[in-house]
Order: sequence, then structure tokens, then C-alpha cells
Amino acid sequence: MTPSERPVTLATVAAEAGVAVSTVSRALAGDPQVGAATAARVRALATELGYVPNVAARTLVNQRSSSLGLVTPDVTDPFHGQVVTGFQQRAAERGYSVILANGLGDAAVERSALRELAAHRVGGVAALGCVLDPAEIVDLVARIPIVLVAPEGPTPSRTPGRGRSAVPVLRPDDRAGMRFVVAHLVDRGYRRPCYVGALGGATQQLRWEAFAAAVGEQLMPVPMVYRSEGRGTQGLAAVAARIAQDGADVAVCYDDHTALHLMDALRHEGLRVPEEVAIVGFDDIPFARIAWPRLTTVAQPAEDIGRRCVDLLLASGTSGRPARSQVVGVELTVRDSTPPRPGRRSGAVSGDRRERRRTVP
Amino acid sequence: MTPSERPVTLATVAAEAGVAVSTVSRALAGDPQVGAATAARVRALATELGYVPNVAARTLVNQRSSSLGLVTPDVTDPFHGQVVTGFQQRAAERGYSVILANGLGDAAVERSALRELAAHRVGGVAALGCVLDPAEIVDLVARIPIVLVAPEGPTPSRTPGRGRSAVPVLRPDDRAGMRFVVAHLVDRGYRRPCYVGALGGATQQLRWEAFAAAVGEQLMPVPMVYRSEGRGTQGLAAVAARIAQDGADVAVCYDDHTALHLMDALRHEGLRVPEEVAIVGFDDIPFARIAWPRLTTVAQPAEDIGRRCVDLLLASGTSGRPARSQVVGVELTVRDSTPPRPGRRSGAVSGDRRERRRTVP
DNA sequence: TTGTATGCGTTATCAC
DNA sequence: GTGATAACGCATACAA
Repeated sequence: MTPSERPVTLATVAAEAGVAVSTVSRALAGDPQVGAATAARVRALATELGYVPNVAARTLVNQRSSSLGLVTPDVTDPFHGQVVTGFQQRAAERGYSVILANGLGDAAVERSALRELAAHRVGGVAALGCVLDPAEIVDLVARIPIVLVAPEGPTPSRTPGRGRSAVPVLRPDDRAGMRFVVAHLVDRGYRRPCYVGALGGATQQLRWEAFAAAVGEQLMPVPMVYRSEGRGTQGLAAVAARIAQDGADVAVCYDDHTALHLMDALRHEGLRVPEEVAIVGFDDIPFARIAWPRLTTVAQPAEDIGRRCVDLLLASGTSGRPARSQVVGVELTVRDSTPPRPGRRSGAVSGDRRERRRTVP
Repeated sequence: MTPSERPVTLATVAAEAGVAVSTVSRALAGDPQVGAATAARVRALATELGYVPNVAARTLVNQRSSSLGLVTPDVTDPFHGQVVTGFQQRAAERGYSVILANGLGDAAVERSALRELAAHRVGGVAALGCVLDPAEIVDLVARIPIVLVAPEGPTPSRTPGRGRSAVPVLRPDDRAGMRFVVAHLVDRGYRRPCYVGALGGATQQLRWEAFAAAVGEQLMPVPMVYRSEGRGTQGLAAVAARIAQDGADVAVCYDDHTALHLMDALRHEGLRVPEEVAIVGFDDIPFARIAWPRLTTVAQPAEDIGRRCVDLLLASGTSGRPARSQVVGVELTVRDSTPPRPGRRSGAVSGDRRERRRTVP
């Protein structure tokens, strides 16, 4: 209201109210020790003067900040965007701000992002799809609670879900997801599946392995694997051409983004989707639902993952112990990109949407 | 490296190096006044001890923080996501962190978000699609530089582009965009356009007005207007049904999100897109390119808008004057959702790759 | 070239 | 109940 030249602090309010700064601090903090009359007077004066607390000062004296750090490769990716939304919401609910840092999938950028967050003395850091070595990550953030979501860096020990590794990791249940997918494809009469993904990331590797294992369990023929180069449709043009040649009847993709681009590339190649080649994705991003054909995919609870990160971080901050790694449950969302294969008996499921769920320890 | 019990500060390094804190501070800041030898020794010691500067303390003494605030309705929206990415990148380039706050299109949430940013004493605030009254916004952030991107709140004065309003605003050039669209539609032989949007926002209103004006300039018949209720396909089902009834040959949509959902709804209604109803979007989000048919749309330079916000904010911070409002240029991206209308001569538009494929029911 | 001292705005620990 | 005061970690004007 009244635009004052100098910023209004506790001292300003104290002077105006004729009390000490400590009293103002207590009154504004809701300390029951202060008299009801003074408290009311001070509070009224504070709002009137437009007092706004200074978090920097507060952080300094409290030795702990009211912000959490979130590093993500790219907010533009819908899946990451949803995680960010969930993280942001839950953080706000618990009185925390969010400092967002993009890693861009680049080690150097991620490093400086983490350093920055460490400098902010944030109450915790969640890192999505980090390419850095987990060991280096814990080193960078020092003693700040951290949680890794589907890290892409080198895996320190291949004991997923069992022994407690030094750094807590959240991962979708790729095994279960791919089992759902393969069971669904068998049920719908598909016989020649192939897999489409890129190279490099740990998640890429794990997901492919999960698919291969599921295919083995169902005694399906060993699928072809196609590696896309770079993101976008152009990288998938070559893949589409080879799929057309090899005659796969369904392409299981690393994620929805790949799946949607593959659809586009396949059509460009003259193939009809899903009549000639069916498609399966992973993530269930919002656009999977309005693509044409609507995409059958494995749904990850993206926003929930974001929320869970906040809870883990805050719990870890108060307990002092690092959180435990978790496997996040997934569901199969059946849509129109995997119709029943003609000439095969399909399971007597008439509806087009069905969700199965399975929880994992 | 060496996990110390107490956090390592300037004092820690100073004690270890046998110099004063001020010397360490200067050495680490790259002050040429300190001796080369001491500087090197101090710097080595700092990294060895794992010293990380404390931004809270730095902010407190500098009276200005090295963070910028960004409030957005929802990061999940691809357009906003891209703006966030650009903002984030440019901020990092200039040594700033980004505090992200979701407004969720709710006045109360936005209010507390802005209050939070004010408490952080950020160096500037960019607000995307804020529903709050601009007057209240400037009041909330006090003397912090601010820029509004396509605000949805009540417009204080209808003098777009001319007189300097109190708060700087960035807006896409809806007029130009819609002129491009209508010219393109006329050229392709469309005669019965309609407009699909929602109610409420200022941007909604301005965009519709821009479209109506462009239609008038081209002497096209006055278009039907359909208002969708809520987001998503369900809200557009009724619209699709009425479009089928009324017989429009092209639907110009408020944004790509609406356009993509409308495509889905129209197909659900049994209409073929784009053969029976063509579609035009606005924004050019990444998925516009891989939708089927690929979406003709007006491209906004989303990431550039984000970057520009940072520059405006920082310039405003140093100059002390608020930035000037700007109109952001847009381009028409012609894809497959607006093919030449059969039976009409279409202008010999060359250079646009267009791919016509048969529709699969 | 380096050290000393002060203050940034808050909270917390004392005394009154 | 309330007031004075000491930190918190850092940058800087000033002294040496």
C-alpha cells in the first residue's frame, strides 16, 4: 500500500508499534507467549506496513532453507512435467518452495545445477533421469537428502529392490509393466513383436531387459530390436523402414514419445497404424489419450512420483537417515493402438479400456 | 570428499589457510587485489575442504538474491513448459536460479505464490497466464521487477501496444496470427469457418476478437462460435456434435490443446478430419507436428519468450525502470490439417511439404 | 596486500 | 509478557 523507500523489516514494524523486534517476531510466528492485545496490534501493523519476511535471513539463522531442489532433464517432456507438477504441489502444501534446475541430460550442466542447489542449502534434492554417477551426485550435494528418479547414470550395484544402496532410487516397475504388455499382446493375437528404443541410458537398458524377459516367459519368438538415433521423427524414419521390411506386427516402444513419433514415421513409410503395425508406449503422457489411434501404454503415476519425492526428502531430513529405494507400481492402459488381431480368437473382453494393477513390495 | 561434521564456511577455510575471512572471500570472488600466491592456496584449500558458498548469507548481505521467480498455471502444458525451459536456460546462463511456483489458474494459489516469491526477494518475477488483477500483482511483489506473459486477469486499460501501462506485458501477436490463418483458409478454399474456444480468460477473448476481425477483413461469412466447457475431450464432445450439425468446413481453435482434443471428439462423432472438417490450432506445441493429421497452427516462439523474460527482468533490475510491453511475433505453420478444399482452385502455394494419406475409419 | 569491523534480517537464549 | 543481544555466513568500507 504505502510504497516506502526502504524495505520494511521486523525493525520497522517494531519501531512503529513501540515494541522490540523479538516481540514482533514472536507475534508473527504465532507464539502464544505474547499478549493477545499486542499480538493483534503488531499483526495489524505488519500487514498495514506491507511487511514481508525475508527468507534469506530466516534460512541463515535457521540453518535450513524452506526450499527443495528439483533437477530434471527437460520440463518440456510431458512425463517430467507431470512429476514436476506433483513435486511442486506437495512442496507448496508443506510450505516449501521449489528451485528448478534443468540438467538437459548433460553431465556438466547437471553438475553445476547440483552445485547451485547445494549452495542454496535446500532441504532436499530430487533428480530426474540424472546421467551423473550416483557417487558423484551424493558428493556434490554433500549432506543434503536426495532421491533419484529413474537415474540414467551407471548403476553402482545390480541389486534392484534388495540391499540398501547409499542413494535412494525411485524406479517404475518395468518388469511388471512389460509383463502386462506382453500378456496383452498374446491375448490379442500378436505374434511378431519388436522393440524400439534408443541407446545409452540405464532406463533404456532396464526396460529392454524387462521386455525381453517378459517375451521369454510367454514363449514368444525372440523379438527384433531397433535402435533409434536421436530424438524426433527423423531418427525413427530408418527404423520404420526396417520394420516395414521385417514385417513385425507390433512395436513396443521405450516410451510414449518414441511411440508417437514412430506412428508418424510408419505412416510416412506408407504403413497403416494399427492395422498393419500396432504400437505400445510407456508412461501414459496426456497426449497418449488423444493420439490417433489412441495409444495403448503403461501408465506411470507421474504426479504421484513427484509428491512421493517430497515426502521422502522431508522425512529423510527430519530422521537424518536416507530414504529407502522404492519400485513404483504401474498399470496397463489399453486403448486403440493394439486392436485384436484379425483371425485370432481374442479374449472375451469386449470393452476397450481395462486396467490391471499389481503392487510390488 | 572429507565429510565434516560442521558445515564448512569461509571461516573454516580461513582458519585452515591461516588468513582472514575477508581474504578468502576476496580470493574466491576473483578479486585481483589479493596476492596470486595466497589466492591459489586459498582456492585449492577451498575445493579440498569442499567449501560451498551459502546463498542465503550472500543474499542477505547483498540485498539482492540471485534467483528469479516464475509462476505458471501448469508446467504440464507443453507451451508453458517450453517457456519455462527458455526462462530456465537463460537464467542459468546469467547466473540465476529459478524458483518455480504453480498458480494453477487459481487466484488464491497465485497470491500465495507471489507472496512466497516476494519473501525470497527474487531479482524478478515472470508470471504466465496469471488470473490475478495486474494491480494486485504489482502490489504483492512490491518493488520487484515483473513481467506478465499473456495475463488472463482483467485488463486495466485497453491500449495494447501504445501507452505504457504500469506493468509490462508480453503478448503474442494474435491479430497477425489470425490474419495469417484466415488468409490461408481463404486460399485453400474454405468457406464456412467456425471458432472453438472456452470462456473466461483475457487471452481467450483477445484471440477470438482477432479471429473475428481477420474474418471481417477477408469478407468471409460471420463464423459460428462454440464454447467448450472445461478442458479435455468430454467438454468438446458437445461442440463436435454441433459442428457436425451446422456443417462448418474448418474449425479454428483457441490453442493446439483444444485443437487436438477437438480432432479426437470429431472422430468420435464420426466425422473425418481433415476431409470433412479441417482444423487449425495456435501455439505450435511439439505434438502438433506428430498428431494425425499434422496440425496447421500459429507458432509462438515459446522458448524465446522465456529467454526474453529473463533479459527484461534483469535489465529492469539494473535500470530501475519497468520494462516496456512487447508484442511477440508469430508465424503460420502449415501442415496437413488444412488441405486444399476439393473443387476449389487453390493458390499455387509452393514450398510446403504436404502429405495426404487416406483416412482409416 | 591483508586484517578488522560492521551490518544484512531473523530467530533463539537469555534476563527482566 | 517483553526486551536486549548474540549468532547465522558473507561482503565490504576502512585501517594497517
